[in-house]
This record gives sequence, C-alpha cells and structure tokens, in this order.
Amino acid sequence: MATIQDVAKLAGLSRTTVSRVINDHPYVAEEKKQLVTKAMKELNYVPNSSAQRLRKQATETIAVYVPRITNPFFSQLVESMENAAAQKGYQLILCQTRYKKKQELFYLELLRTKQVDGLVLTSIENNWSEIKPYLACGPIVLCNEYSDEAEVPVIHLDQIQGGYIGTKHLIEQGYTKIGYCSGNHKSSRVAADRRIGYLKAMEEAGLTVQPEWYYDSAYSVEDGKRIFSIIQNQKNRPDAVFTGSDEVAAGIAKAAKQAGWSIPEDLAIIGFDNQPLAELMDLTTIEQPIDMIGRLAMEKMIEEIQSKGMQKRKRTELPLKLVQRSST
Amino acid sequence: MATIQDVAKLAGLSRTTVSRVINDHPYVAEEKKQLVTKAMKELNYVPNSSAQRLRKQATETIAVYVPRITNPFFSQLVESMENAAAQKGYQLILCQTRYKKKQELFYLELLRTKQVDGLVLTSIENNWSEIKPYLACGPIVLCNEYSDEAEVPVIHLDQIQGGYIGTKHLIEQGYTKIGYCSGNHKSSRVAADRRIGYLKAMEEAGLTVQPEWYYDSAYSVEDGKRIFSIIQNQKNRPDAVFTGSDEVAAGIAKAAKQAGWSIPEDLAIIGFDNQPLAELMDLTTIEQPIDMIGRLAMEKMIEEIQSKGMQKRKRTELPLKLVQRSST
DNA sequence: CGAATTCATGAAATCGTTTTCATAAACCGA
DNA sequence: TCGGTTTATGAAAACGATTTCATGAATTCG
Repeated sequence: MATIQDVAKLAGLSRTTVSRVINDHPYVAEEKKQLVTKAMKELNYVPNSSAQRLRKQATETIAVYVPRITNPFFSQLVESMENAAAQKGYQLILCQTRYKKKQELFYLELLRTKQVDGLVLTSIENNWSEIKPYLACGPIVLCNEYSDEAEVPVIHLDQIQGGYIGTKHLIEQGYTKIGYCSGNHKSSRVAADRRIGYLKAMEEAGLTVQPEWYYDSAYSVEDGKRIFSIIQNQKNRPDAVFTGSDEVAAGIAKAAKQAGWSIPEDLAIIGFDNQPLAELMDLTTIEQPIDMIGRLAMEKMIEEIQSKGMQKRKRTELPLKLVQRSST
Repeated sequence: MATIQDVAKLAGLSRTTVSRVINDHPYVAEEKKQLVTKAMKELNYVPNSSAQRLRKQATETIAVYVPRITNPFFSQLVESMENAAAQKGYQLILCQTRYKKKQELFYLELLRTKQVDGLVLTSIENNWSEIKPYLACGPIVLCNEYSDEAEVPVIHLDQIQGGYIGTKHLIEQGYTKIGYCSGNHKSSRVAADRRIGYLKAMEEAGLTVQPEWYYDSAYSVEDGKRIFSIIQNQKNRPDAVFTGSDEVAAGIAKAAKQAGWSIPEDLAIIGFDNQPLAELMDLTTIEQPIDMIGRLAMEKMIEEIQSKGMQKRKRTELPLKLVQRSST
C-alpha cells in the first residue's frame, strides 16, 4: 500500500503539501494540486485511517448499544441511525448488550480506548452512576430509554401518553377489566412511564386495577403465550390486556386463538410499536415514530461530537399514535 | 487522558516495559509488573486504540454488509456474527448496502483505508470483478449469497435442496399446479439455486411449469399482497405457491384470508426462513440454520485475518429442513 | 571458572498522518 | 521603494503506541 510519502515523492513535493490537498486546505497552487491528484491516482493511494485517527484524535465512528438487534424495534432504530450516520460520513459500531450489565460495561471501554467518538444508548442496564464517568471520554446520547439523573441529550417518546391512549382506547371500547403486561418498570423508565399512563387512564375512568391482572417479564412471543395460559387459568379474568410490544400481543393472540377464543370478543388485545407483525395479525397497536427518533438521536450525537461543547440535559419528546385494528 | 508515557514515568520505568506488561510479553520481572499495573490503575490508563492500530497494522474490526438490517433474516445473521466476533475480541461495523451497487462500492473503501481488517458480505450487488481488486487490501468472506467466480471462503446453505424439498412437499401433499415466487434469479445465486431445486422437483414429478405462475420481485409482505391480487385475477390459478421468504408467504396468506379464501384448501403456501412470523401465521416453511452460518462465517473471517494466508475458495454448504404447519 | 545462554530493561526507530513553525516569494498600499 | 500582508511550500514535531536493537546482569553448562 502506498503512503503519503510515496505520493509526495512521485509528485516531487513534500508530505505537507500532499496532506493539504487531501484535506482541502487553502494555499496550495492549482498546478501542484493537479500533480498530487495525479500521483494519488497513479499509486491508487488512500490515506491510512488509523494514522488519521491518531493524529486527528477522532474516529468518525459511533457506537450504538441495543439489547438485541433481532428485536424489530431495535433493528428499525439501528437502520435509521445507520442511514443518518452514513449521510454525515460516520461509521456505526453495533454493540449488543444482551440485556446484561456486564456486557454493557464491557462495551463502554470502546469510548475510553478512543475507538469511537461517541455512544448512543437505546437501553440502559446499569445505574447511571456506573455510566457517568465515561462522559469524560466522549459524548453520550440516550435514545428511547432514559434516566432522570443523566445530564445528557435524550430523544425519547412520550410513553406516558402511550400508556394513556392505549388504555383509554380500551375503556372507550367498553372494556372495564383491563390487564397490563410490561417489562421491568423498576429498571426501565419506558416501562415505568407507560404504567403511569395506564394508571392515569384507569383512575380517570374510575376503574380499579387488579394486582392479579398485572403480568410482568413480558418481552417476547413466548412470554405472550405464557401470559395467555396464566389468564386462561384465572377465575377472575380480564376482558382486555394492554401489552408493551406487538410480539407479546401476538403471542397472546396466537395462544388465545389456538385455545378457541375469539379476539376481541373473549379478550381484547392491544400491542405496541406497530411492527409489520401487528398488521399481519390484525392487532390494534400504538405506533412509534422510530425512524424519526433514530435520526434525531444520531444527528444530535454528531452535533455533540462536532461542537465539543459541554453536554446539557436536553430532552426531546415525541408523540405516539393509536392504530386501530380488529383486536380491540 | 493518560498515555503510556505517564504510566512509565509514574512507575519509574520505560515505555517499553509498560508496553510489555500491556501485551503480556515475557521477560518482565514480577516486581516491575506490579509497579506498572499499579500505575495504570492509578492513572485510569487504557491504551489508545488508534495508536495501537497504527503500530500493529490491525484494527480488530470487521465490516458486515447487509442490504437492510430490518430484514429479519439479516438481523439474525448479524446477531450471530456479532456474538461470534465479540467472543474473539472483534468489533463489528454495520454496513447497509440498501440493495444499491453504489452504496456497496462506497463501503468497500473501508477496507482500502484500513478501517477494518476484513469484510463479510451477505449479499452482493456488484459483479465480482468490481469487488475482486479489494481482496488485495484484506480478506473477504461470503455468507449466504455467493458467486461462482469468487475465490474466497463461502459459507452458504444448500438452496437447491431448499427449493427441492419445499416443492416436493407440496407435490406430496397432492398439489399439482404449483406457482413460484422469488427475487431476482439473475443477480442472486440464492434465488437461482432455489429455482433449480424447484424445477428439479417439478420435473421429477412430471409436472409442467406454467410461466404465468412465476411471480417475481417478491421480497416483502407488500409484494406478497400484490402477488395474491395477481393470482386472484388469473383464470388459470395455481393451487399452491412456493415463496422465497416468510414475509412474502405471510403477505399472500393475509390477503387471501381477507379475500375469504381458506388456506390451504383454496391455496397452499410455503414460506422460507422459519422466522417467528411463520409460527405466528401458521406457515409451513423451510428452516435455515441462520445462527450457524453467521457464526461459521465470522469464525472463518477471523481465521483468515489471523493466518494472513492466501485465500482459497472453500465452500461450506449446510442443509435445510422443512417445518410443516397448517398452510400446506 | 570461563563461555554461552537466558532474563530484564531501556533508547530509539517506526507506523502514516496532520499540524506547527519557519521561510521565502509575490503582492499591495502609501 | 519600503514595510506589511497574503500565498505557497517544506522541515520537523507531534499523535501514542510497539518493535528492534543494544546492553548488562544473572544463570547454566561443560
């Protein structure tokens, strides 16, 4: 591989001048510029990016943390982030935390070792106090999941509203015994907010919340099936359930149909995300503008990197929308 | 941020010795090792990876090309690759070619500029002749999609068998008017092979292939719906269709049910991939060991990087399996 | 005991860029 | 014409590690 030195020699100029041409600096004569360009082409030269990174102290690479890329919500988020990053000339390193604290901390080292210029977190496993020290090494932006203590830019959705409009819709449809499935609302702010919205809608309607209609650890299709079998065995059953994801809703719907139940007559179900799955399974759901938050988060990230300014907590909150189908 | 120099000074030793400790080289006294470790801890030191990359001429980073990460087949592939890479201490850069030749070529520059040690391609947009020159810059491994000219390691599935067992299953179920949906078999070896398998099974059974039952550009749920409406309007209709993905199959099934058709009585449908979707929609499908090929491809890649040996064309072909459900 | 290894350390070269600094020519206004 | 800017170039110093080479001390061996 040719180096800048080889180009300089072939062009009969110094490394400095070649570097100037590469970086489009002023004060280089048109004639020499031609010489350099010609030499670069002739040698098939491209600058070595490790050297550039070392010297420029920037990598033009951003790490994105997701629990698992196979979760459609996160893959869509990553898709939009990659698009936004590529547009601005940044690379994306994919980090799957696998819902593990340790894995998340392990990847944080990328920032310390200067392998990336910044971090976008879409989920948070550790306490913010564990993550905070890494802010000294580069900017962090939160997208989707967030934490109140974190003094960094946050792009997220109005999950309280999400929980509220979903539950309210069920109430308006005439359901009164409304169950609730969610992930862990103690560690996840997203889950906690939705729960607040749910409780608010229930309270407004004067409905009571039955503890036995609260189903937790709900993430996957399998969890949905498991939850259905719990419902099936309950004496006092809900007539509708609010779920935290289309997968969970789909799992419940599938198991219910297999058991001979009619949806929504025997059980109304509402999903979350409006994934392609929701349309196929005819699920009422809450649509989140995923592409939008992904793009906004990435743009914010790049802005942070380029401004090198101090990070302020700056919250951007986007609204959600109900999509009605035949499951409610 | 502390540098190796700072550590050396604090420990009262030379950079060389510190470097030896970092890289676990022999010939460093236990006592000094302790000193260095202590100094590193005290300064919260980690080696700057740009500097390491430059000096070691290796990035420990691998680029993975996929058309779109939101396609569940590819997100599962990426998930398994990321797992395998992380296990061996490698990072993954995600490149979405978006089915565009230009985008693919653009990302190839990552290899030339030494931003990554190697490339795993899961789809190929350009002619191999366009890609070949980049082999001089580092190893390339093909996973899933492949090309006959490419003299590189290939990990792929036996798509001929896939087309064959799917079609044969339909024939065994008593269907004779078998339609076929696929992507572009001219540019994709995967699609071409499946077609070969389909034709083989049809020929063996003495069935004729109707050109009007060949539906192309089939990739998404939407395409499936479009194809169903074509079928619906045909005078001479197929009684079963083989599809190249669960999404297409799901789209056809959904549209068919909406039109009041019964599956499989009015139309049998077979999918491909065995995604979660297939189970939810009760689709017979062909299961591909995606995690396996992802892991194998990544391991092969790392082997290539570490051996620095010449690349030989070495094909690994894995078998597929039919999963029967109620759509056939 | 002397020669040959092995062990332990550091100075300096190296990886391939960019940036700073120095220098000189060209231009410009009074 | 003279000082002062603007333009154009290159030598050398970063950036932060690893690797080569040299050197001496400690150990082993015949």
